[in-house]
Amino acid sequence: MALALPIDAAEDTGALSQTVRAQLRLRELIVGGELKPGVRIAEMTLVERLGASRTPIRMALVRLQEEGLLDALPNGGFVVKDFSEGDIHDAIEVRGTLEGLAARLAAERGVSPVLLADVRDCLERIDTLLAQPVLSEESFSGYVQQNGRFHALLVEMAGSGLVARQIERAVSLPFASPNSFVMMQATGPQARDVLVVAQRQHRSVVEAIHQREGARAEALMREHARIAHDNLRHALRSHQALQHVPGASLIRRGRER
Amino acid sequence: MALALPIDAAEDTGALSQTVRAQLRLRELIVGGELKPGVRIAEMTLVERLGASRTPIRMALVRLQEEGLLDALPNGGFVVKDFSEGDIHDAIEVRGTLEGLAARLAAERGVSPVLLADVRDCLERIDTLLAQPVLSEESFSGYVQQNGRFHALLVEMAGSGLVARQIERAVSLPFASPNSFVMMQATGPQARDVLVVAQRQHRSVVEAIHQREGARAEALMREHARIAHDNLRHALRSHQALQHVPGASLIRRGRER
DNA sequence: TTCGTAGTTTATGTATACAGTCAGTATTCA
DNA sequence: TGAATACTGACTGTATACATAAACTACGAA
Repeated sequence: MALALPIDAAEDTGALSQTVRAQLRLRELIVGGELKPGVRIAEMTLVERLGASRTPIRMALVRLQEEGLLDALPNGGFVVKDFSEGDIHDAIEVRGTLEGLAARLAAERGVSPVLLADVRDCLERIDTLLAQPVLSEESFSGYVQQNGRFHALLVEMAGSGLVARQIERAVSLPFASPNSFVMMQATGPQARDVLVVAQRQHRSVVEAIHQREGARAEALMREHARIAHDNLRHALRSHQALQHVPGASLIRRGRER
Repeated sequence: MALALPIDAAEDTGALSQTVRAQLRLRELIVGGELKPGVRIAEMTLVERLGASRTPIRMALVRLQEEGLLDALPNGGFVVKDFSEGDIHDAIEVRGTLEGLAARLAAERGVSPVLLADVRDCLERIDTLLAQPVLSEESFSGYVQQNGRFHALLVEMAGSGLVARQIERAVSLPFASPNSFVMMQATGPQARDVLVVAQRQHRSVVEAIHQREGARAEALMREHARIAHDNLRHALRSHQALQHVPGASLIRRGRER
């Protein structure tokens, strides 16, 4: 039996290089809201704050800039970006479009039986989790995990490193990831219903891919991503829900644009 | 009187920082084929070759890695990536998909009259260039310029910084850009016909956007990108044509994948 | 009181020094 | 003669020193 070790890489920072450590730590600071949008980030501040020298910190800053979390200032230094509601809307649309492309490619090119079996296993696990009429905290985080697995498998099914890379980039923004607005509604009573609908879409997409129905798979995957739009709107209306969204501090309220 | 100085940034490397200069120079070396795919790039080699110290060169290497031209090796160092025919196919498909998204967003959200006027000016210039039955070298490079302008304007019409950023990334690979396979066929007699077809699609897309026909605009833009597929196939068959494709040395021939 | 200028201070861009590690080669032993 | 181990060399990751440019402040003059 093949045993895959799910190593929790986020915890073990001891073995990593200073650069990677600084990068992870910096992202935490940004997403966690400790570094607020609009204020200039000085390298020297980070040097004492992260305990690394300027070189790896500059490296991390550049990487986070490429990732889209930071903007470079004309005369040196960086600021944390902020994102309007429209920006987040667009980010979700981009993800949906690219995941739609992935689904279409998977359908058109075909998927290996072993991958297909993996996805079906994933779907059945979600079904099992959703079987209960009311979701426990535990089954909810189980959903989040399997949901992430589903989207990862979808990318893999597309069989294109380039598409995978591009999707990775689109998802790197904290609120653009498939799971970003899921945790938010853990408490709501209608939480299960949203997941049931989403799971239905999961099933339909896989079916479409299996039947080699590219256009259908693409359309379904796009629509699937649009669930996040509703969640976004809901989150912006409820301050309490917003607490549970990672990177909520990056969302610019007030005047649009 | 306010005097704007139109500095040609591409030529004047004297005023740029070492980092940017190294980045541009390094990309030239890669796309130009002087640094071949698969061979490890040593920092020290670049230090003497580019005349900058290690720090800005490391910076440039990281940026080009994020750009997708380099792969980081596990134990330090980088290699130039190579791309299979399938990879390039996918890159074109990704660009088409994202440009399709941009066209749809532009149609759905509407475009400012001044932007629309810009695009129409662009279209008319292309029409003028294509009016002659046989294209001169000059009018050909004029087409390349206006074609680039058209695609830039399309992105602008979408009115989304996030979409723009994502498209920018998709296009950063040398053979994924809208103009990459255009220059190639400058010599061919049927070159003009290809451009006429492309221009027809340009017009149709703009019309669809103006009429707020999102789905049509998207489909047209996707199909427009697929012209590059034909060009790619043609280029791979003709060694002579391949000479004119920037970054041709990055294309991996022989066994697929 | 306000504006302008000059000086000082700080932060970034760049260069370089240092240490650790990986690879390659040579030597020795079986 | 072959294999294994040790040594040497080089290159990366990291730290830090230096120079330049920008920003802020203080002082003076209008």
